[in-house]
Amino acid sequence: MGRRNDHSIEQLQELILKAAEKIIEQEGYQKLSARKISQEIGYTVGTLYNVFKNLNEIILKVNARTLINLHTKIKLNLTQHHNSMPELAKCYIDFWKSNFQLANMLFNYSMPKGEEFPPWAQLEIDKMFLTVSSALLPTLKNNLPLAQKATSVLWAGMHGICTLCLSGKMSIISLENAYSLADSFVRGYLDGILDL
Amino acid sequence: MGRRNDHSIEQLQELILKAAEKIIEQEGYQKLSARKISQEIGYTVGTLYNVFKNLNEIILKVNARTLINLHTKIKLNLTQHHNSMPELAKCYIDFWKSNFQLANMLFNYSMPKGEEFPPWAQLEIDKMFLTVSSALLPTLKNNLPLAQKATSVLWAGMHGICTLCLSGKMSIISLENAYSLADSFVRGYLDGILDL
DNA sequence: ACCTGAACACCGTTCAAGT
DNA sequence: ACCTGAACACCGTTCAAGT
Repeated sequence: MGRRNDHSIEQLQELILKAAEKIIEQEGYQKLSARKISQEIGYTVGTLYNVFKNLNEIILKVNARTLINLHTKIKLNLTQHHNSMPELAKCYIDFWKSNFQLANMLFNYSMPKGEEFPPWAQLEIDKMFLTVSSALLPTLKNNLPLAQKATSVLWAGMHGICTLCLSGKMSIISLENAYSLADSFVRGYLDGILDL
Repeated sequence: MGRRNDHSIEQLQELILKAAEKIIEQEGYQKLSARKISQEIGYTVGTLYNVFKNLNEIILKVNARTLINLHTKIKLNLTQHHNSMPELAKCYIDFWKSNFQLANMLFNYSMPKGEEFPPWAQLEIDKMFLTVSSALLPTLKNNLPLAQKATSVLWAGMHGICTLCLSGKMSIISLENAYSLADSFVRGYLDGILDL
């Protein structure tokens, strides 16, 4: 194959991540494979392993990009809607809806047994937590521990609503959609903890 | 191999499901394979396909068992603690903790693309929903639509808390554990929707 | 009738060999 | 230095052949 030296390492990284994202969005991350990526970019499988450690690292890099996209969207929404949590919840659901497969991988992919979750990824999550808890602080009487706990609950709750509703695992008995559940959840919970 | 006719179909089903559960609990459901099951029970891979349609069906059957175990535990807890939702939340977390890999599969396994989620499985979920929403009804002024929406929110929220906390995906900033978050969530939310 | 075991089309990962 | 392609140890699923 006449590909030799056609691309720099940086270009190859970008090609691989773009190809991975394409496959994930089309088929879901369970169907992502090294061979499919290599076929998509016109290199042999071996080449992937010159650029990345393994498939796990590729997935983590894609997750990092998705996370940054989400964070950017969240920050924009907070300034546009004056730190309104019900609005933020809508924004979060919209992100899930328009990036379902990538969001699904971001939150549901789990590390192979031996491997540790990398610190730089944890750091990115923590930054997002800080963004939300800072926005939440004023409405919670500047009670920082409370704001942090509330951020965890809101984060976990929205995660649950999105995964269950958008993958069709919610009960049929409740015909509510994600928006309706999220609104009840965010308003109810924040109202409730202010009273306790 | 001298196994021929050693077991009836029913016995084989049980052997296979037991073996699957053992492997899942030890290695996680991502590591479950038809070949591992067959090795565990002392039959060839082909035999699995005489008893079940495919690996997907085996996973669904295991999930059905886990779901029934959870439902039984929930019903017992509701009668023991007079329909207390904070107590139910604890019970739910305990179930996750003592059956982590099976619970993880029950809630996070997703069907292969073509396949539909089977109606009997949806029915089992609906039964559990009914159990919870019935227990919730009195404290919500017998408002049935509200109880159903609240059940969905509680269900999704507890799912989010358990998956994120128990798989270590929660932010380090918030050092809260699952019990603490769940308590804040359930008390706060139920308090909140009664006021709105 | 029940079970086997080889076959098919896939995996992730490695690494000697080529240019 | 970069890339290949064959190799290794795995997959899920099928099915002709054996008992």
